Amino acid sequence: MRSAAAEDLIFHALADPSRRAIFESLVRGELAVKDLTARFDISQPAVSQHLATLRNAGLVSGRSEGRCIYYRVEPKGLKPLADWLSHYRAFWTDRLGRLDALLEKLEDP
Amino acid sequence: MRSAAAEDLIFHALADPSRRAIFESLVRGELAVKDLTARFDISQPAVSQHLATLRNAGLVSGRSEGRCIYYRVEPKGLKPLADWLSHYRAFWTDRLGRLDALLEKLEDP
DNA sequence: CCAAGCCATAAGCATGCGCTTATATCTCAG
DNA sequence: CTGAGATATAAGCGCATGCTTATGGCTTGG
Repeated sequence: MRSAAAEDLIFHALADPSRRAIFESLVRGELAVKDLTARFDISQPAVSQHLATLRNAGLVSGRSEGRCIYYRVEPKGLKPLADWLSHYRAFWTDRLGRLDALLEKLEDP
Repeated sequence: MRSAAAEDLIFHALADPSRRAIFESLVRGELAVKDLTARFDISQPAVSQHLATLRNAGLVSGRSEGRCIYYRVEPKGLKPLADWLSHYRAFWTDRLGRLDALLEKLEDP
């Protein structure tokens, strides 16, 4: 009926350890597919498929330059996850203020 | 050598929409397995299996009372997820700051 | 004591997922 | 133009996953 929510795609994308590792690698800066293929012991198509899943979830984006495609983390990609998590702020106590401040900054452009 | 076992279990547990719905139902208060079985159109064993996954991830806990077992959200269960998310706080603020600067530059030449 | 309610586990089944190899596309070097 | 590098897509293969029905262990009401 209703199309899959952003939370579905994001949780599913981050549920896989390889995909989370790729995402965390991209946090430090842009990387081409060949770079990711070199540092993870999986084949290049596997990397491309993981990147497609992450991109479909809005977590990363690709920039084509010559023969290479450089991927980077999408800054607002984790916002739905932060929103979902903030809904349960009554259940934890620490780091809450900083997270709330961040959420407000994200919501108020 | 950072152990990512907790994140694995939590992301995997919350990746399934049924499990997330069960978790969100328990946020409002304790519910027995029979209550969850009544409100979701899946069988009772399916509910129990989802609860086992959530419990194994540290997200919920069960309290036995008579013939029923009441489940509730574990307050500190989402902390690893919040920690993982807050790890990118610097990245977010930095990127968004640069994005804001770029937007201002575009709007006000 | 006993029948019934509540729950967890087991077994089976269909589907999804992550990985592989093979191949097509696109770009640049020569 | 030709060949090589970089990437995406396709097809296939195990394996995990989510669901079902069936069953057994507890607990309580009568």
